[in-house]
Amino acid sequence: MAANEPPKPADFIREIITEDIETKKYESRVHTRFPPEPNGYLHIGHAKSICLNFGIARDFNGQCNLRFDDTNPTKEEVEYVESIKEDVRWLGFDWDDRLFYASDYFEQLYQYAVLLIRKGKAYVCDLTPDEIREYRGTLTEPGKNSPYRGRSVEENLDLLSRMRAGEFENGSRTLRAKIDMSSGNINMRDPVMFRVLRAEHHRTGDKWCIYPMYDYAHCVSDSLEGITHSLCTLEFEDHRPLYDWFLNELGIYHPRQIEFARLNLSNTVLSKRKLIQLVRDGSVSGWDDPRMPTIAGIRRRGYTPESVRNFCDRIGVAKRDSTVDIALLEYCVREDLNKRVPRVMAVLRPLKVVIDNYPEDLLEELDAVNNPEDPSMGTRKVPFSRVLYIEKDDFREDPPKQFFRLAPGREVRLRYAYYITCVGVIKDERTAEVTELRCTYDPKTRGGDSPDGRKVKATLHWVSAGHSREAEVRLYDHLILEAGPGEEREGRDFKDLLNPNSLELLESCRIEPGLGAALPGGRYQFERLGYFCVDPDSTPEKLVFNRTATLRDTWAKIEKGKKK
RNA sequence: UGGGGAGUCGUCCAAUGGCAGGACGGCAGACUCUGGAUCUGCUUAUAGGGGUUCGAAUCCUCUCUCCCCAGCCA
Repeated sequence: MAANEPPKPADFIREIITEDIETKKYESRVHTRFPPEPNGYLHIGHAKSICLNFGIARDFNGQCNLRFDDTNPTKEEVEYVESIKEDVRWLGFDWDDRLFYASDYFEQLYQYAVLLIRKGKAYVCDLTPDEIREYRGTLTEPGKNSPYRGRSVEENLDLLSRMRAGEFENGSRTLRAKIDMSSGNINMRDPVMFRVLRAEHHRTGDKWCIYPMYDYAHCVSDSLEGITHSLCTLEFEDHRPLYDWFLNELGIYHPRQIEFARLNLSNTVLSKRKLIQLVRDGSVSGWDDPRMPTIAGIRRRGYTPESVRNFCDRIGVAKRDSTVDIALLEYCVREDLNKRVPRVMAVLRPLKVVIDNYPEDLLEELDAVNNPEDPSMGTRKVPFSRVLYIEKDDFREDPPKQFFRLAPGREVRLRYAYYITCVGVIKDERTAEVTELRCTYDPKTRGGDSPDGRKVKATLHWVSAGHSREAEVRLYDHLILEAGPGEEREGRDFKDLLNPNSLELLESCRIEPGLGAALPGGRYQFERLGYFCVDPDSTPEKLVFNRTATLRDTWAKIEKGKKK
């Protein structure tokens, strides 16, 4: 598409923006912002918002700011600020020099508050938090006016400056907008603008004793930055009248707030409260545990930024509550990795195989294709010898009907190597566990093709016992067992739904020798198993891999279906 | 029961008065030196009732269901 061609609207927000451009609203500018509160790590739900905001700026030749909504120092930390910046960058977006903080605007917010007091539109209220709640009324009953609502402009001004100066205790006084205590919209019942809060702010230190509330700070921040379209999630729909009220009363530049549905993902929790709980109680190893739906977790899990962006494009943007099947996310990462990562052979649960008729001291280097999807990735040599490992799952002494793999008397192909036939099974005398297989190979099938054209029904991956290296592999599964978003039914905590088998540790896996040089972050397909990446815990002495995603597994599906 | 929203395949998103379509999932098949990938086919939806119209997912109307709001959180 040509750069100047207007993009076709792909969702209702882009439709609105397209129309605003046509009608020359905001001088046809497009300026969005991504406004996280630095009180936790970003997750896949934020990725949706990031892709939306930065994506719209890109599509319409506009700009997108990164703005930290840091108005509550009791919950916010620099650690979160840094992680958020890293995650947005990793996703592939750039805010150039437009990094802002709501705390940049504290002084301006204060001055605007003074203006509202002068207009008789704000007042200092001495009600306690409990009293404010009582006066607010309920969903069905109107509230009543605060007894302090009628204070003079002078008294309000004096009190506000003394709030700022730190003369009053936390929670003792607030500055409130004077709107309508009987409004059906509870947000309009004289909402708090500033609260007394003596807390160390990660950027402004102890300079302020009062901090602005979201509703007041957000619209003014948007206005100050010249935002045109302020995109937020559905729960802020009720707040839009207040957003508009502040800006109208202040008489300043007025962006438009548009709400869209937040992302819900099956088998996942996406609430900051729950995620922080998992981190704090040790249910996961940290914010970047590969099972976490955080950007940091997804990254460590081996997802690519491209696959996450693609996912965000595919799920669309709309106003109805929805829960996306996590299978779509998994599809996106497989699709991407399939095309780009090298294949390699690794045996997760090794079963020893001795090729009886293969010479003791022979070592062959066989050619293996690095990526059948991309010939330009070339080939490599893998060593073959008399003693090998194959996957335990690839052998059944008593094979069920649809099991095509190795069994006594059966011939299969070892990928890129030879046809082998199982001629003996050695078991542990006490446990009856199969510990070793004796096989013969057909020398004429070198490379994996038989000159006589006979077929085998299975191709197995393998490694040479003497040449392979040991590795630790971490297998991950969904953190949450249930698909639905409303995990909390009567009397149940979401933690009851945690999958007890979300992590399986395999410490004695065998990988082909070429993988010895794998560096953290490196991604591979272990043939027939899935996509794996090297974990940061990995060292040259001890390689550690994370399973990013399994391959689609028809056999597993058949087996699972049978059990039912 | 106040205010604000939303109802389309199992799931997500389209269709903006004119043949309800795509993706994921599922099922079947083709192909395959990965039971992978790829390809093909199938599957299934307009919450309900009235109305307007030649024609309604779309407009009107009544009903039903679901979500959000009573923080000095965002």
